[in-house]
Amino acid sequence: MTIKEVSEKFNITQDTLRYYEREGLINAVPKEHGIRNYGPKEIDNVEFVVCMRGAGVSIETLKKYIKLISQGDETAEERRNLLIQERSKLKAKLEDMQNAFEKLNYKIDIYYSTVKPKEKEMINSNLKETK
Amino acid sequence: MTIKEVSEKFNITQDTLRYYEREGLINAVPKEHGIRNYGPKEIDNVEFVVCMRGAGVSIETLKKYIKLISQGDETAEERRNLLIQERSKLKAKLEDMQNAFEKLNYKIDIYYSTVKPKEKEMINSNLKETK
DNA sequence: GTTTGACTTGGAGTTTACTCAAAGTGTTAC
DNA sequence: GTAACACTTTGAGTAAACTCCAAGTCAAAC
Repeated sequence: MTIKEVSEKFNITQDTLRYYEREGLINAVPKEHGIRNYGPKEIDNVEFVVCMRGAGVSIETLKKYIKLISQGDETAEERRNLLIQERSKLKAKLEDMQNAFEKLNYKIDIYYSTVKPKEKEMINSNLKETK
Repeated sequence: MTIKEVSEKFNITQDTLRYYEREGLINAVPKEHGIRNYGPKEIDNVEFVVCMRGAGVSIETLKKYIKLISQGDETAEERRNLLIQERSKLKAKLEDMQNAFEKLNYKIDIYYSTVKPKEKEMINSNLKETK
């Protein structure tokens, strides 16, 4: 798979893919005639990184994790601890976002009422903008 | 309420609070002897901004929203549309994060098995690191 | 055989969101 | 009254994560 195909598959730029590789988030992609050829292993690697980045896991953490993998079995426990730590960060963020999501729903519902012109005056006078 | 109290209440720095105000995410806070005094209205404003920022809503979007509020009732529909747009962004992000969360759970479970030394060989041979 | 187009590299530049520093003022504690 | 402290302002600096650019290579199409 070419870098172009991978970038389209995961909807990220080729620059970002090369950047991830250079930073060590993606293991060195084999090259033919100097051109990257992504195999299933590399695709899996990219998928994982894209997924975690989408969830806000830092470049630094991902770099560390991929490095630990390359160091073999002895690092299994350390890797697991790293994942557990990220999971708890993720959980906290998820809760924040669910909270914000509900708040948005509430506010949008209030605005919905204002669509009916007759009630506009009444509702706006009670509208707490910043709740 | 002083800026110090507000910063402690919401766990953000005083610098960030002043930054938000300067950028227009928070309406001008009334001052006594040149010192900010946050009232209930301002606290609500801060709470909203902190909540939305925690969910990843951009400074730019928040600035726009607060500006629309200050422009009065005619902007109600535009504000509502802005909130709806942010809600859908938020929903997409939530789904990404839930997805990542489950992937992490899966991987952590696999690592858990490796704690039992006897099974180590067997499991590692099947361990797909980057799934 | 040269043009086209996708790829390569290394390194500089950009964006977002803070974060800090310097210099100064005003209020409280001794 | 002066030292300590919390606050003020303006503006510069920083970190993370890309994003872009210049200059060059290589293979296929005409």
